[in-house]
Amino acid sequence: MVDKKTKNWAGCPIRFGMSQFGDKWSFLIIRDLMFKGRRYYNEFLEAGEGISTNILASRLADLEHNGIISKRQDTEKRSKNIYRLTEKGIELMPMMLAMIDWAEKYDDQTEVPAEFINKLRDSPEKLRQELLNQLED
Amino acid sequence: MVDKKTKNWAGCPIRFGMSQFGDKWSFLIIRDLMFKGRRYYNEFLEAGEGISTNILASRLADLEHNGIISKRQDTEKRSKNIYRLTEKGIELMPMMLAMIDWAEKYDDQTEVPAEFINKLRDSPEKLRQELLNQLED
DNA sequence: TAGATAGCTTGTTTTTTGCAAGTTAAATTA
DNA sequence: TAATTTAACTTGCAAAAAACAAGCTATCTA
Repeated sequence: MVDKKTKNWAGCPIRFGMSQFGDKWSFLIIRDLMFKGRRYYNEFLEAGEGISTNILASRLADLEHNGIISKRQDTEKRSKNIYRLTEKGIELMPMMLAMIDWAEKYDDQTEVPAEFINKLRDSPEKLRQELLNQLED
Repeated sequence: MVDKKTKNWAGCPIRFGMSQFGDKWSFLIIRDLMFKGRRYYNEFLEAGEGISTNILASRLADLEHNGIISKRQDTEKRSKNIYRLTEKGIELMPMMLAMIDWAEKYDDQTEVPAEFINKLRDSPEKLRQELLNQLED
């Protein structure tokens, strides 16, 4: 949870962002949804980052409450819930891509594929469109 | 502190970002340095966000350790330390601007001046250059 | 119909944060 | 030059949050 008690986190855009998705687990969940095609509770859990079940549940609830992700029962298997980015969540993509661009420069262990980073720098609009297509139902 | 024990936060760019500057106080310090012209411990403290002295000291040390900010004794008043963004820190600007752009859309209490947001959307390169000039010594 | 799967919830321990007070070095004032 | 103030922390302690382990409930599968 990102801090509900502190007064007035709105106003300043950075403060507002922090109150909406500003902790490491939320970022990783958004990453999973945006770039990794993960959509189920179990997929987030097993992503190998080591998030606890209670924290995952809490972050999913927060992100849903903030309108960044949506939760729906899977129509085929009704014991599963599908999480996806809302429009509001999808619009975080430029920020996420800027972070990826930065990290690729400074993390000498980066695993970002060269193809991805080249596309990001040479034709970002094309990359964005491809990623958006993958997010469609 | 963003989590030192967990193994291998490098590799994934989002995870790497989180390990380098991924908590709300770090974001706010970077905001202060990047956009608000704040450079002294006391200015961060009195920014009105309510950060504790020990947390501020800890975050400044972390950011310095990660090469995102630098710390120097003020030459005029040697009891003061000047903090500034390094090149690595300055290069977080696209990410920060993307976050501002997003927050302006979704925070109905946004305080981002219309002039700023218009420039960000119409001539981002010009805005970036102006902001960079302000960061120069 | 007896597991197994999926998505949580509930304790309990450990870690981090927030708050108040104290410390140290440099600068200013008396 | 002694006394006070400023600036930047550090320390100790209580409170909050996170991590860990276990348990629970509703599907679904064999």
